[in-house]
Amino acid sequence: MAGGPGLRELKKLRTRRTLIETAVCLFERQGYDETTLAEIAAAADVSTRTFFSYFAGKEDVVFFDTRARVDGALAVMAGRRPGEPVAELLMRVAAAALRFDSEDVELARELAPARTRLIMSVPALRGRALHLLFDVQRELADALLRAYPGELDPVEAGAAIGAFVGAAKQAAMVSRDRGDPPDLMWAAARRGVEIAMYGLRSLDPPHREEPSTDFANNATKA
Amino acid sequence: MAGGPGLRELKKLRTRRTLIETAVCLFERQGYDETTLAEIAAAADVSTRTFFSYFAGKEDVVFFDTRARVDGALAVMAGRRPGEPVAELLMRVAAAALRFDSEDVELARELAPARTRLIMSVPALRGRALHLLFDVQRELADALLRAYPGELDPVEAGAAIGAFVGAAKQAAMVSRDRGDPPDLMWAAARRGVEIAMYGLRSLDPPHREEPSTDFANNATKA
DNA sequence: CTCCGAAATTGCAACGGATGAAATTAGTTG
DNA sequence: CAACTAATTTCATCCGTTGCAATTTCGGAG
Repeated sequence: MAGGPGLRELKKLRTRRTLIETAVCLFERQGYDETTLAEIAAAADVSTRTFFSYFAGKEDVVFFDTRARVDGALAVMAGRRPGEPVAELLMRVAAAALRFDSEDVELARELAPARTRLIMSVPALRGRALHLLFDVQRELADALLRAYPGELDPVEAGAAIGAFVGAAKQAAMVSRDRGDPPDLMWAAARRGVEIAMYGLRSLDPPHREEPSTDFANNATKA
Repeated sequence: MAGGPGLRELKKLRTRRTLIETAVCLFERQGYDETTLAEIAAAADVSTRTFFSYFAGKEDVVFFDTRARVDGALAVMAGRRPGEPVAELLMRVAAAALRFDSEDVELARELAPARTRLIMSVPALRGRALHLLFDVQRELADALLRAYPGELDPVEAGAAIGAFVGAAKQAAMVSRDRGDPPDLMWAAARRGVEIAMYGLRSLDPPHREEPSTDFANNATKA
């Protein structure tokens, strides 16, 4: 034993990738709703039933590397540096989640644009994404709490994660809705994070204090 | 004409309510997945097909008054008082959405506890709720932008809504997950809003400035 | 009251996604 | 090669959802 990965697992890995690739490709070409599982399975040379031994449902094939990405983010959270402020740690976590490289790197990079388009435009996939993000936020809140033992209240940890993620997500969404290119979307997300950091108060004209932009700049090169 | 609502519409309203009531009741009694549309329809004395002329799908019957609530919140947003800070307006909007009374008041009050339990525990319903909330946030961001013409950037408006809603939602969720009763959940949501107002910075020990709690108190009696 | 047109309801058929169980195939091990 | 195990397939079935045609029900005009 221990000779190698074994033909069995290699084959499984191969069909898994084929399944992902053909599925996303078909979704992109002829639409999500217009693509049946039978088609995908046929194109990947497996039976329809087999699809469900690789993915829990039609939607899940699009989120093939989500679990790994989240685990990466959680690991960063666990490695909080002593004395590090909540805000900084969260920025490092966000950066890690974005730059993440799993075992499916090539696949992820290859399908990234199509995947984004699909998630944004197909209601079912958007719904699934929101649901996943929701669960992730719970995990992140838990991890944040563990990263600051005794220093943070559970409710505060949850609120922090909620404000952080919520602001970034919604800001990016607004940007996307008005047709901004990807780099402007990232800028919007950073602005969202900034607002979460300094609070909604900072938006009110009476005491509109211009926050230092150091933070946003640091974030990009982190 | 103009004599009354007409028998036709009365009947429609009646079956609509029956449908909602029996559906939620059955979901609660025997579980969401274990309840078929055929059962619901039979219990409400209509054909299965008719269900779909009242609701778009099985999940939607649970969110029967969402649209009305959202419209109420948007109306409050449109009635921004001159000079009113963003933070205050958002608090008024939140209060309005919660205290909202539609034409289905009785129904809503009667089913409120069951509905909350269902949405929290059934994945399909939780997903639908998140999706609805997402769409609502877009509308709120739009409305907020219109309420402060020329004073607010679209991205900032989105971020504000995202941080506000995200913090409140997640804080309440944490509270719920540890078994808090409803009144403590509301307190958690208020704490979440507070954190969104004053920013995540306020959580960091170095310069942990205790924010005045006036705002949270004002919110409850607004 | 009667009849007509519109609107709501129904029954029917079909499709796609999802699941369970038994049968079959293919890889691994001795 | 032979037995053992895991993966795949086949088959049957359930449920949500949709389109379409037939039918019932209500409202109003004469």
